[in-house]
Amino acid sequence: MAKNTLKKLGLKLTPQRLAILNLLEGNTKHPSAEDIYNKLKPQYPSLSLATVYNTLEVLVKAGEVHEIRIKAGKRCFDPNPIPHGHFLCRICESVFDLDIKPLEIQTPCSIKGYLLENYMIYFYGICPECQEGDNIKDR
Amino acid sequence: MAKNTLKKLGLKLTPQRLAILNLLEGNTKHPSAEDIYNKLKPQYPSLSLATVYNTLEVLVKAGEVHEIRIKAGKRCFDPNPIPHGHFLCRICESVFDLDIKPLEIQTPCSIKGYLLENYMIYFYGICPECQEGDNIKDR
DNA sequence: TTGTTAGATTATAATAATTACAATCTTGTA
DNA sequence: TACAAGATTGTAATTATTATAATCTAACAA
Ligand SMILES: [Mn+2]
Ligand SMILES: [Mn+2]
Ligand SMILES: [Zn+2]
Ligand SMILES: [Zn+2]
Repeated sequence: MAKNTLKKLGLKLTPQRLAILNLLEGNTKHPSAEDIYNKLKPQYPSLSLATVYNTLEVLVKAGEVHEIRIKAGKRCFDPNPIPHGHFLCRICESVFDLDIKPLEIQTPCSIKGYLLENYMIYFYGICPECQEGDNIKDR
Repeated sequence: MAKNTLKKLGLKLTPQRLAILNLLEGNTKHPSAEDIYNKLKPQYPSLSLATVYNTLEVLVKAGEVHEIRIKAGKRCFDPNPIPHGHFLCRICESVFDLDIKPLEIQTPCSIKGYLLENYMIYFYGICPECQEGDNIKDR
């Protein structure tokens, strides 16, 4: 629940933060900062894109939200704390969850002197919907 | 050899492209477009950053170079065609190769209807050098 | 060689995502 | 209710990247 998340992190309870957290809760769409802004703007006309970025930054730093870097130049955000893979469709550009068995690696751990704190697996290809009909394109 | 790569791809042999390819050959530093530009500018004063981007684009499209999206907002490039993992140190921000046994997945393949053409694994943490002394910082 | 031309390079402008800033506002607490 | 720390906002600045149009040159044939 959004309210508890903010309290746990020692953050002030503001309507903007609650709205952002509520929008993210259970959301598997992997929205960008601008997606979130556009979704909330109608209900919160005073909302600023800067606030969306600020809020996402504290949530990511706190580990409440993960930053997905699957597409160039644009981050997207994921509230799902359970480790899972991500898939970017090169046709529709959507990002999907892909429940691939995670690596046999547990984090944190140390491999060849590198301290691994986290990892991400990104897959690229074509999603089921975009494979229908004549959508399939050569690379 | 850079010359052969260009011929194979049906591209004109220009000093700029040869310089970029030579700089990349065997390079494990994962340079950004700007890194490449800055490295070559002294020897090729007329070189334009646009040319670096253009060249990288054709090389990536041809599969000769891989685009690494391990850090937000800035791509870096890798001429190594052998699948391998990448590690970003959160202290020095360097990207290292990490020879982790790849997934049991072979690409292309299809999982749950998703056509997987490619995948990347990114690790985050602290590199060996940055773990020395008092460099270790809490997250 | 030389001429031709498709394609490459360049400088620069434009765009897109993100961050910085400073003024104003609000939450949490006394 | 009054205050102060922190949050929000609008806007400017920054950064990475892409687009554009003029100029240049590698490749090829005469
Ligand atoms: Mn996800
Ligand atoms: Mn590499
Ligand atoms: Zn798709
Ligand atoms: Zn380091």
